Amino acid sequence: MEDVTPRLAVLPTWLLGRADDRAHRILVDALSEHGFRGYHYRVLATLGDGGPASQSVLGRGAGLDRSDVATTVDDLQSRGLVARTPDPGDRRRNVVALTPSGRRLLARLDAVLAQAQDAVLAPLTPAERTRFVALLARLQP
Amino acid sequence: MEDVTPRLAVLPTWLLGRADDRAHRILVDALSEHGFRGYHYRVLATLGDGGPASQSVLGRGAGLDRSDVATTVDDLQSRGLVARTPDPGDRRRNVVALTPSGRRLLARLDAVLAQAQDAVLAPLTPAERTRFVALLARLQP
DNA sequence: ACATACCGTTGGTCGCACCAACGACACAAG
DNA sequence: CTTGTGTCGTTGGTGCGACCAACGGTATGT
Repeated sequence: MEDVTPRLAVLPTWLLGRADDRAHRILVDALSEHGFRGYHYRVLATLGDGGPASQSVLGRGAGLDRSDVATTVDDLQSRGLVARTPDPGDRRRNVVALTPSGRRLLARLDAVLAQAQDAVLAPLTPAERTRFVALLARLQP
Repeated sequence: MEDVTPRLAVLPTWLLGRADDRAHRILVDALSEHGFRGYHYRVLATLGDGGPASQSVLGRGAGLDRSDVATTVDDLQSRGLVARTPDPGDRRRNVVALTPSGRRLLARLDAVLAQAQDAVLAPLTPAERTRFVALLARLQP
């Protein structure tokens, strides 16, 4: 299966990167079938979890740089999925909130994401998946 | 540790991506301290494993697109680490080979990489590392 | 009142994966 | 020997994600 040279094939970082490539491709493909990218889902998911939020809070919740939040919210707003209004209590801030259609979309994308998770972990048994995810959690930054 | 919203924090693909981000950063930082990038090491490692090779073979061994092989070999050649000569037996091809200083550099980078692997897996016990790598191997494309 | 810190925006960089098209060349079928 | 067919290396591009710098506008603490 692997044409890759032994020096690379043996490196944990190589295996990790390849596994992530595969996962990423599955995820991106799944989202792009619906016309969205990872950043879109991350912002919508953050809003779905925490309700309306400033872009700064959104960035922390979605793991995005504020600059990327700005362009992503631009995009979502132009599709009518979120509303961006000035915060009356702090005029530096915008309040970003899901619109009804944004909320419906999020529910659909949640299903898409769940299916993608399953596809990624398909080679493992349920018990292995649990162990794998537990080990993965230990390797977080 | 994680400010990330629950909908994301629970996704295996998210954990995998974050773990890979961390690993990637450790690796890139380690290599860049010596003035190199991942592509450089991959090509040198392929040459170290298989000896002189055409760029096409090099691409397969290093997991690179031929276009990326071309620019990477350009770079390595300009630093005197590889030699690129026309293949007398097939004039479409180049033969790329390590120079003596390329071989010495590869030995140094091997050590750098080994240390980076250790840093990445530091949070796990030796037994856990073995299990983790085994599971990772099952998730390859 | 003024310094400090934060907010959102714009306009970049970098690493990596990948794709398209081209001329040069090899090779096998006719 | 000519004529496909296909490979090789090169150039020039795309997309995505992570990230950085600098700016004007706004709050806030001293």
